[in-house]
Amino acid sequence: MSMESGPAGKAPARSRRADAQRNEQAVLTAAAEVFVSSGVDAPIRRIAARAGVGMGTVYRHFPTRADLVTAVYRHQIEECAEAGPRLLAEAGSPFAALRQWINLFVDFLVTKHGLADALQSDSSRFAALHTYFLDRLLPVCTQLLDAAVEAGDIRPGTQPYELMRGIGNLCIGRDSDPRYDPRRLIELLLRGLRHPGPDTGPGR
Amino acid sequence: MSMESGPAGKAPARSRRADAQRNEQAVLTAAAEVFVSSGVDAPIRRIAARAGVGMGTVYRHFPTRADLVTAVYRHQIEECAEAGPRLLAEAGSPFAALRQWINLFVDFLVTKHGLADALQSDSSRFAALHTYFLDRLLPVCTQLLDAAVEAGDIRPGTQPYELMRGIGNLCIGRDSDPRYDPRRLIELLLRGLRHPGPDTGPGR
DNA sequence: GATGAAGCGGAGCGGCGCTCCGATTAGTAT
DNA sequence: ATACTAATCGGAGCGCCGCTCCGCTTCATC
Repeated sequence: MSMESGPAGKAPARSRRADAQRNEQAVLTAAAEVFVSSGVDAPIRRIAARAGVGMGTVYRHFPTRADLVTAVYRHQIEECAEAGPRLLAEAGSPFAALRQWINLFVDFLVTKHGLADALQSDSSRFAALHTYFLDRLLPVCTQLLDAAVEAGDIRPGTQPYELMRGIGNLCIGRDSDPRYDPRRLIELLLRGLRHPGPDTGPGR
Repeated sequence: MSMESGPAGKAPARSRRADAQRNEQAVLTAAAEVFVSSGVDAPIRRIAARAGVGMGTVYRHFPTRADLVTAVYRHQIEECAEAGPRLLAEAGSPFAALRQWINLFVDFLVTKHGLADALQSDSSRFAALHTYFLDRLLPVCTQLLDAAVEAGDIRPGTQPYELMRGIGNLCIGRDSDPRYDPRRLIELLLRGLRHPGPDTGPGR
């Protein structure tokens, strides 16, 4: 027993009791595993069982399912958010940065079973998840979009929120259907965003 | 009373008993009403109650939820399918026809609560619905797309299935969010589809 | 050790999809 | 009109789920 409990320790130790912290971690680990195998819609009972705790414990640490999902993927969302400014500095053009960032975002969504579905579907149960994604990523997307507009790469008028939501929507239900690859459609969207000159051309 | 039961009658009378036909109609009507107010995910119990029949009756006439949804919207799907060739003949260009057809499709999806969600979301429960839409509308979309490619309006290489699915996805979750209008994104997609010339331009 | 509270766990409630089978007809033959 | 039979009906029942609530356990402290 070293002095892990002391307030002078380096860890903030926001939680008080040791078993509570252990359990929270166990739930997080179990949830990550279950999400991979059964999607983010997996029954809470199953996650609790896998973590070796009761359902009450899961609900205490993560009152809503969105809280659990958020906690599991927080690192990756954070990475994605931080990649925005970096890409803007590194990439050859704001448009290239936007495209690469969107690719990152899509890769993230596509590799998590049902994450995109959960993000958009019914507004009630996952509202907090939706909110968290938006809080963290919408400013990044806005920055990239504005930069691309200012550079003349794309035409103005596109709402960042609408774009992000559209991208999220396009990533829905990709599982196990080789005929559907959201990336191709998103590439098409980006083409539509580009500035072709003063005029759209005759649409009819 | 009269000889409506005779097999020599003109009506094919595919169903045998009169009450069965009445009940089927009652369920259809009730389902249409409930879908409007509560979306296509509404509990079967509620639909049965509204129709004044037992759940068994609903399930007998429409074994899966998809069958019920399909039956309710069959007319409109049919109309949409028939509009394809007509637009191709009437519109100024194949591309214009494609755009107008897509607008029809989007209007249809957007005005039914949760229809787009059901179409795409989890593959299991609504598989038959997905299939029906595809059987009926994919050939139409393919025809329009091919015509537009042949006319040089759009670039080749786009898969009709992917396009339809993308459009369906973009229509998901539009309910009560004024910030999101799938039509704007679909317009962007169409722009991306257009033939700008030999080259995409340097997007990197 | 004693003690108080923080934390735990699962029984229980309401809701849902779907099935199954005894009760109820509609239609027919007499 | 009556009897008969098979088609049809209806809802009780089962399993699964989300979520809550509260008596019991265990940790941290004194």
